[in-house]
Amino acid sequence: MKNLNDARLFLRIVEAGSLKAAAEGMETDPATVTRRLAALETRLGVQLLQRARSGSTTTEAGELYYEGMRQLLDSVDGLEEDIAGFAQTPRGFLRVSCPVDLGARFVTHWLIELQRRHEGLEIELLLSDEYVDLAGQNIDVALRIGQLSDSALIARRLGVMPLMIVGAPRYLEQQGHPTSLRELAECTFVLYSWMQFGRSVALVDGAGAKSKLQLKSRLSINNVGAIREAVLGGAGLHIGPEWIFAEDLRSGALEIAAPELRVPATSISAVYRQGPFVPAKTRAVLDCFLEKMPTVDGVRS
Amino acid sequence: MKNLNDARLFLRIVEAGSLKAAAEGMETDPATVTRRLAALETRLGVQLLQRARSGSTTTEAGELYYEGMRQLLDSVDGLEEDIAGFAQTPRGFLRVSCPVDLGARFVTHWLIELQRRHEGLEIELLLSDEYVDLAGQNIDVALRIGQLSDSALIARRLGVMPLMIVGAPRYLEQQGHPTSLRELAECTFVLYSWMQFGRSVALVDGAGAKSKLQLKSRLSINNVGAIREAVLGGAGLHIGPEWIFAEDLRSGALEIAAPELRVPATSISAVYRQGPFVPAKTRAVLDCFLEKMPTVDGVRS
DNA sequence: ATTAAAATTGCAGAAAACGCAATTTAAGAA
DNA sequence: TTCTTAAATTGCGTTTTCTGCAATTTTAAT
Repeated sequence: MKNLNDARLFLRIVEAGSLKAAAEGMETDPATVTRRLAALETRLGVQLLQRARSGSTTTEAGELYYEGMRQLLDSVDGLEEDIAGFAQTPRGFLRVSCPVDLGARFVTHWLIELQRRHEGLEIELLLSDEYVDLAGQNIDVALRIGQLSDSALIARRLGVMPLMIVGAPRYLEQQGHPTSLRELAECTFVLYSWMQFGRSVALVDGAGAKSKLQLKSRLSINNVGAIREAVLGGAGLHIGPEWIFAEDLRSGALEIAAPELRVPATSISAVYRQGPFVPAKTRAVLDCFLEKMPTVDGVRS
Repeated sequence: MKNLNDARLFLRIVEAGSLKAAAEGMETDPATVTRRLAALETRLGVQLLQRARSGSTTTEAGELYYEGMRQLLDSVDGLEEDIAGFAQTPRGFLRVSCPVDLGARFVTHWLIELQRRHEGLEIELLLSDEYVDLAGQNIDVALRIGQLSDSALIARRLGVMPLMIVGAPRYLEQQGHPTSLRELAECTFVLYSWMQFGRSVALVDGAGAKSKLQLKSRLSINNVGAIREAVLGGAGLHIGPEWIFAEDLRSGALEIAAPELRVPATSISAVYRQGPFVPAKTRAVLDCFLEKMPTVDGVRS
């Protein structure tokens, strides 16, 4: 059977100068050295080493074998170190998937920073609100919002995304500034089309009492900018993350509806495929996301 | 421990497309394939293969490892085939040692023919009448005349070299054309300085009776041309191989002394170092010598 | 001839690899 | 969803290989 370890042994013998020296150098028995060298010579059908009293010397074939193998095995070692480096240093291709608007607003900047930190890292960001199959599309890390479907993926919770109910002053006025659950249920909502919180939303009032709001809706859009336009235009209320409407709330273009009723924040997680080894690039992007993820009042969860 | 056979296995898995296919292709158990792949991945600390339902695919690290290893191991195989070829095809350097005059007269031509037959063979012919140490001077084959000193060398008898007693007509006349052992013992001999037949020579008469001739000598030379000059000049008799004096005998410049008394032919052998493997170049030169060696009356020994 | 260092070989114990069988996993179909 | 099926993994006993010690042989130098 082909055993390249014998070739390695041969190199050491040549460099050590004798079988015994090689045996000592690698802390083994001269017997082993003899036998494995003999095995190598038998396999090749050629004598490689001219045994002599003090210091064996290579035959012509042995010299060629030494020169060639020295170079090849050095290359092998180099390659393996390089490959093993994938466990140490983030590099190579990193494919990240992320919901469209979240990506456009935050993740792009995070990845630019990540890339700045790691020279050898190439990144591809795939923005999609569809369900993405990490294995199928060879994606390393995906950001997920809300409840995670139980899968074979490992999830790392990055933080929470506060949600709020907003509407245009015009619409709120028209609806009589709803404050109770019942009044809210009368309103029309513009929904983001990825229905991760379905058609009903759990609400919490100031006292901590929970209630369930059935959403009435006649319009759903899968783009945050368009939703904003719709809400600004008075098409209805919207439940969405704070960061989308922060500016409009400040300017008064939008208002918070029923401030006493709070929508529980949804969580943001990064998921990646499970496996015996986590590539350094994956670890790096997770750490970067965790670091960059905005916190709520300094608290992450 | 580093085992490059696992790398070979990995290549087969990639090429076969799945662990099971690889296992079948190399007639082993999928269990073995799994374990050795896992060992490789553990050693490198990196996942190489993305296991999937039908057909595993390489990870990024796996792809690089595959590409690199494929090339390196192909090179290794090429090198080993090349080295193993030393057992099959004569090539490389061949160092031959030979007595000076024998080499100048015959061996040179034989080696030219040998070189003509084998393209990749480089030859160095070392002419010397000194004792040569094959191992010490890295000589592959040496020609030896006469009795072989018992050594660690393997000898191949190539043939015999007929010897004869010759002298110049002038000298023979002066000595009264010696025919008997006693008369010969009165003569002076010019000796070749490599004394492989010592100072006494066994003679055989026409009836097969053996006798011993003690040589009287006042001149020894280690060059055949010079000896011939000396004998032609009447310095004495000489016991030497036929081929040196054939021309002179034909022309009458020299004559055979005591034709009834014959000197037994000496043998010519090729010797080479013993070892577990005989290189193809050594076999080739031995065969060539055996083929080219002149025979006596068509009989070799 | 003697000696001493290195290499080789015999033998028994140890370690590793293997193959079978059972279990787990994951993809596609009902 | 649940079932089915093929692949991959894991446990375990067996077999093979390999190692290390000790004895023997070899070879060059005294």
